[in-house]
Amino acid sequence: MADRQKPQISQRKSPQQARSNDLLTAVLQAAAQVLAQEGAQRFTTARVAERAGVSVGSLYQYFPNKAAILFRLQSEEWRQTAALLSAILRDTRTPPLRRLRRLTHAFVRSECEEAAMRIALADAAPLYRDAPEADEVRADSRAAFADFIREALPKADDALRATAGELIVTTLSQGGKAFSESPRTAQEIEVFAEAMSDMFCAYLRSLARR
Amino acid sequence: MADRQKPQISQRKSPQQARSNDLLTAVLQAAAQVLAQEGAQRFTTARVAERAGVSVGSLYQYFPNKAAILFRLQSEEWRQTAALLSAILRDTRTPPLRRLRRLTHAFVRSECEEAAMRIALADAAPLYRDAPEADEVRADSRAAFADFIREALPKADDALRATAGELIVTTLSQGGKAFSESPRTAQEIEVFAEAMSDMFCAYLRSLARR
Amino acid sequence: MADRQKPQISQRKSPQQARSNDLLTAVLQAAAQVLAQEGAQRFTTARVAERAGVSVGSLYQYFPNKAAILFRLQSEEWRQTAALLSAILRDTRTPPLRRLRRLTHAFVRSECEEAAMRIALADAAPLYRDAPEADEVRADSRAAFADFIREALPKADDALRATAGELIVTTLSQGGKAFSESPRTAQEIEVFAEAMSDMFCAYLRSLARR
Amino acid sequence: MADRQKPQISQRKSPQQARSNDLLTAVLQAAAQVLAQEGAQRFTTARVAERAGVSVGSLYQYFPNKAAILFRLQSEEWRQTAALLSAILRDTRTPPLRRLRRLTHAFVRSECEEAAMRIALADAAPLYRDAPEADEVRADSRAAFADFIREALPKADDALRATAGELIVTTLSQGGKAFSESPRTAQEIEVFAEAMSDMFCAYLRSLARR
DNA sequence: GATGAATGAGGCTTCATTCAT
DNA sequence: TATGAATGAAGCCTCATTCAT
Repeated sequence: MADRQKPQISQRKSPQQARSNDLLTAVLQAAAQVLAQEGAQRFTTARVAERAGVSVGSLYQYFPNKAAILFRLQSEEWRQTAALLSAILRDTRTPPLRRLRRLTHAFVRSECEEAAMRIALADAAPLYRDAPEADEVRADSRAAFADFIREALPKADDALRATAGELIVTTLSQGGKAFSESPRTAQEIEVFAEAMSDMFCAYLRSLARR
Repeated sequence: MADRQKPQISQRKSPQQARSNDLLTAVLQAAAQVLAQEGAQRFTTARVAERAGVSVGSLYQYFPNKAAILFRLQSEEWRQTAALLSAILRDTRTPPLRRLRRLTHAFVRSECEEAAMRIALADAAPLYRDAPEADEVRADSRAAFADFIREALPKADDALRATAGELIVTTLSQGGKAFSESPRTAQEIEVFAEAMSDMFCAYLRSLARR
Repeated sequence: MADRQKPQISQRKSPQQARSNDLLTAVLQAAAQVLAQEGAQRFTTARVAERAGVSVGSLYQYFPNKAAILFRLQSEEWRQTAALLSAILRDTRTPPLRRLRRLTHAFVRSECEEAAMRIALADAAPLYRDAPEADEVRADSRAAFADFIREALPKADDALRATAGELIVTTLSQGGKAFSESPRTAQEIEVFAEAMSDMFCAYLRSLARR
Repeated sequence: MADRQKPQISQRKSPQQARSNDLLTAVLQAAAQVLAQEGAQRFTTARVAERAGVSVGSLYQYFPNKAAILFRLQSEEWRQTAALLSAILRDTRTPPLRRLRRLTHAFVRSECEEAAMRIALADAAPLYRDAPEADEVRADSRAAFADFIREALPKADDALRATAGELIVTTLSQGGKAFSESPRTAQEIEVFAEAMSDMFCAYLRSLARR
């Protein structure tokens, strides 16, 4: 592997004033649009600044470099998804497998929204991927999912739980992403999510039976 | 969505002489090395040519553009994987679920080999992705897998088979890729592949029971 | 005929500040010099930028591509020539044929000035020729000449006027250009322009006599 | 003006064998086609060789460089045109002005044939223009035209004849070329040629009257 | 703070010409 | 003599980032 230097990627300043916050929002919205409409190749600071109605200089006052914008966009996605999933997972009134089913449907549906932007964001991943801050964002989801697995597999040992958890999370996120790369009808989405749910449930039941 | 133009990607000439063949091999090897060692960002025609000990001009005698080199590399991977998987899937002496288990292990192991290059190749996907030739390469694998599913789910209808097939293929390929993005020990690989196999088998058994 | 694509040729931004204006002027001057001294073949963006004491990047902030620089240079020439000719043609106090004589002399003389640059500009014509903006620049001259022909041939019908006008304009511009391709003394210029004037006057008189 | 080195442009060997001659013809035909169909920009030795069904190496055995091919093509055009014009000019049974009229029509018509190739050839002129051999080709036409002018203006002095001759030749060749750059109907061609003839005749008559 | 002009390294690709086979 | 693979200089253009105003 090459010695690619991990980019400094955290924000340069926290938006303390309303105005800064507006600017930051404007930039992020513009970035999302540029990404969705022009693709990762044509995602340039100049284009983002222009679309945001801001100068390049200003842009660099809130983000240390281009990668940081992308990373921030990705974090935002993660945060939204995490919130969505946490809410479902922590709804302990619903039986676990039922929750997993809901989760899967919700996630696949969510991936299929704004697919263009998400695909482009994935294409740009090499630019921001190695940011150490990435893990923090995912920590919350991981915890929620770990809780869920413990509930779904009460008798399994930790190693099995960890493996099953990693497998399901990976399958869900990667499978969902890959699925959403082609344009899909609402029905296709439901069919696919239902099948994935079936697979997860069959798997968890088989583990519970051990 | 941006209107990215599909690159012309087929080869410029087929190597008719031993010398040409050597050169082509040298270029592809160099390309793989550059990709693995420098990453997709730094994969440039100049670097590939230099590493291959060849002039840029020569490089362009065998490939119409940079994307074509990447596409060729990717095709090579697909071909190898396809051969591996076909061999396993078509071994009808082994029971279907046993074969699926073998397949999964073989695939995950294979993904973890040359991971650096494969990751970089995935990063570069935006450059060659839209090549129409891509489908041809995958056609064989698809057929083999369709046969397999028919055998594993003899009573299911075509729609169910199609859905299950898509789901398993997606899970396998995307999950395998994501898993191989971190460096893994042999044992981790076996554990993950075994879990994935369990999931697939549980799923197929549940479908057969319907 | 080949399907050469028409270049995008309009300017990228209009100079809003004095500094920008200076830069634009510097680039255009440099371009004219490079063209005159090095010829169309060696007219490269790098050379223009260097001669202008500017980076290539700056050059591309004012022109979308190389063709646009050439087109701009050509437009400048046209504008100057058009102004010169309009002034002469619209001087209705002078009798038409006398004006045509003046016009011819002025044009031939003007072509012989900066001949090197003009020749090189003509050589580079394939690069900018198909710009749709070109017609606009010439519209004014055409109108002025049409007025003149109407005055010189009051009894002729429109078809004849159109033909005579096209012929004279073509002869003047193409003949002038070809003549100026060799270095000429002031006397040679006068002799040639006088001969051409004689030809035009003889022609118009013969038409008026019909 | 820059010190562009005049290219060595004469042929490398005279085709002494039938085979060589065939090859030379094939190359020239191919060159004409490439020029007409692809334009001057895309006129490359590789393309010419391919179209001629010949290797680049062979091509360089008959022409010292690319410019030589173009020059040869241009010479061929000149030779044909010269033959056409000489035949008309030397037909002393026809009165001079009648001949000039014929000449003009013949020339304009001829320019409008193969216009695509001629335009491209003109575009490529910077590449071969400075060949010293060019004058030789035109010498014959000049002589024929000088004879003609002497006949048409028997009483004029040499200076006037020279000037009138240069003017008419320039007007005819440059005007014809410019006219043929747009696609023209047969009728447009006749109208333009007739107008040009009228102009020449009016001019020569006015000179004779002096 | 904000601006946006300026930078220039670096990317991709072409093509005239040579020369080993 | 014919071939055509190989060369590599040179061209055009982009874009992340800086910094004077």
